[in-house]
Amino acid sequence: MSEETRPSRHRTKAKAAEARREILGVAARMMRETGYADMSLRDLAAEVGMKAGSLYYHFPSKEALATEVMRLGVEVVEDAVRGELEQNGQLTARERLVLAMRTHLKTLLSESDFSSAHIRCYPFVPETVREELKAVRRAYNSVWNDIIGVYLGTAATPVQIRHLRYTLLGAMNWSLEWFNSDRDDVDAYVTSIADLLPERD
Amino acid sequence: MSEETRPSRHRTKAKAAEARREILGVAARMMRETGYADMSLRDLAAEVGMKAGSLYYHFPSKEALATEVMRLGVEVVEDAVRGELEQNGQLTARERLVLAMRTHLKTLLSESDFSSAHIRCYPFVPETVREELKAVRRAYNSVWNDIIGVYLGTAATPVQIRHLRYTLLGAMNWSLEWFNSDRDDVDAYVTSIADLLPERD
DNA sequence: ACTTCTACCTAACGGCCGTTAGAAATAAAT
DNA sequence: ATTTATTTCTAACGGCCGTTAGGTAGAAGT
Repeated sequence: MSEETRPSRHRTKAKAAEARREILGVAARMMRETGYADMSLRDLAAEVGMKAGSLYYHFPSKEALATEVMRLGVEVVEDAVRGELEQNGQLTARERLVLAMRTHLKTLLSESDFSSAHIRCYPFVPETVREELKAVRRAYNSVWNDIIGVYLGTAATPVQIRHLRYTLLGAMNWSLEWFNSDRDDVDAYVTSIADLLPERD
Repeated sequence: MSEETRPSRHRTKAKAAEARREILGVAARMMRETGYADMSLRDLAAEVGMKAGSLYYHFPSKEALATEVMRLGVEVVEDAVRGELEQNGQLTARERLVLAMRTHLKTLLSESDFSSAHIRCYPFVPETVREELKAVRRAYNSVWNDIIGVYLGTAATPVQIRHLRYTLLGAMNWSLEWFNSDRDDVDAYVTSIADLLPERD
């Protein structure tokens, strides 16, 4: 093997990429817990073993850091949902909808501070950040519009689809306010929401 | 009429009560829009024509002010819902549930910055504030437990009731994230949620 | 050995924060 | 008119904030 793992000079940013990931992870947790405004770069840096100024080697600003955290928050959920849907193309429209719900909720509640940070912080984050997230948010919304549209059938109006999407995403995302993994069970909650969705032909 | 409207000395706090109400109103709007941490007492005071220090004549701290805003947020919704339910005792259990939803949503979306401030800010407000709000929140939850319990019937388990409460409150409160009064209609959205609730006997 | 690049640190800048003590103004009571 | 109570202002306190400029240790490349 005469080739290195990467063709560029030095050993190329192995350390930086790891530090960047750690910063993002801690930032996601802090944003989720305390919110964007109350997340101090000094506290954040301390938790990853740095000084505040050093964060600027990895991110140009607090806003950019938060934007990346929240962008990853959409990405991880969307990847999970899309992946599950692709692996289960044979399901009925209703089953696909329930599968998407279970995947969305599982990712949100057990896996990722990023998505919960996104959901919780979005209303209070600077408008420039919200602006940069519009595209990814719209993309994820369209995933739901698609499966809900198929579930409701060809006679479904856009406003019907929108309303059901808001209802389901609201019922799921609101779980951030009450879900306690010691007491609650994701599958049980998904089932109880799914019971509200009638079988269709 | 030898008696004044109030028996105490002077004319007793007429001005202070009005100023207090105005402070609370502006604070509610600011909390709803920018969040608790980003609400500056200097900005708040400026909007009511005061200096920051003067607020401390009416409230002992920023936390106490926010607590009162959020407490009123529960009160206004609970009063509205309880009032509508008492005025309509003859309805079926399902109709009562839908009526409660419509009242909750109408109050939340068109009337009150206080309730939306509560819902939006609760996750990020200091723990002492959350502690002081626990009682009123539990009281309002019990309103929903009651009407949902009756709707689901005597065979309903507590966890069933809880899950349906979370689903409905989530579907409603999440509307803060998307509702646009120019485009959306409260009654239409309530109806589309209600369509998910089967008739029961 | 010498240079170059990486990843972090030090130290500070200006700015805004919640809060407080005490003075000043306004209004009411006597 | 004088006193008393109410409401607001002034001015500052200590503290934390995001950000930046310039320095530095050490590894990588030559």
